[in-house]
Amino acid sequence: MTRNNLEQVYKRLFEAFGAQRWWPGETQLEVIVGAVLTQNTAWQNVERAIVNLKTAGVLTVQALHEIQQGRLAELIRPSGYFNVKAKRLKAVVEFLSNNGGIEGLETAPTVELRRMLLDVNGVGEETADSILLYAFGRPVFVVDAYTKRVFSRLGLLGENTSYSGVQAFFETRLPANPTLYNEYHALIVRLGKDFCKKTRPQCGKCPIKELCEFQ
DNA sequence: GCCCAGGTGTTTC
DNA sequence: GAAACACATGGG
Repeated sequence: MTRNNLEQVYKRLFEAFGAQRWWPGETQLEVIVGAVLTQNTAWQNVERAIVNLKTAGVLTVQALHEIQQGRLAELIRPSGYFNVKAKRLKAVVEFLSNNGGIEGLETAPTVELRRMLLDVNGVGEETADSILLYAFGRPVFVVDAYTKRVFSRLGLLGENTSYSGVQAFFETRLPANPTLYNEYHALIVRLGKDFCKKTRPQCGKCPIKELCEFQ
């Protein structure tokens, strides 16, 4: 890992895990809803909530706009923070409705769309970037807890690098390719879930040797 | 029973 | 800015 660290890490991850085919979601709206629901929450719990929304037939902008917030909270209960998230989903859906729906936002420049998303209650940097990359296909690198953990343990990032600092680290060293960013982030999450947990059992099977040798 | 999970907003210094 | 706290379910 001397010349281009990021490409080497990517290569190893891809060889170890293969294509992840993210985001797990069939429509743009499902991706957006999932991005809010997965905030500090295990994806398995998000899936239950999304199943509830589909079963209730409310996974459309129109239906989510019309549904009562309390009723929405009950449907997404399995994803945790359900009152907070119901409010956030309402805010996102209102934003979509006010801007010609998802279709109406396709033509917005990435920087402007990001700023608009950040103005929505409950949409922070990671959620905004997840939506930009996975729902709109924009070349934006998504930073999450795993990204910081993995790359700080590799010694490539400082422990307390800011979100924009981490993002810039990747975006200035990789081509602005949505397909690459998509797969890279998904692979980092895969690594984090399986081998690079917060409390870190020594697995010995980590595809990145430097990580398993860490401490 | 305890820690953790694909964060964000608010309050406080 | 940065730290401390609230928000909550389900798995290990």
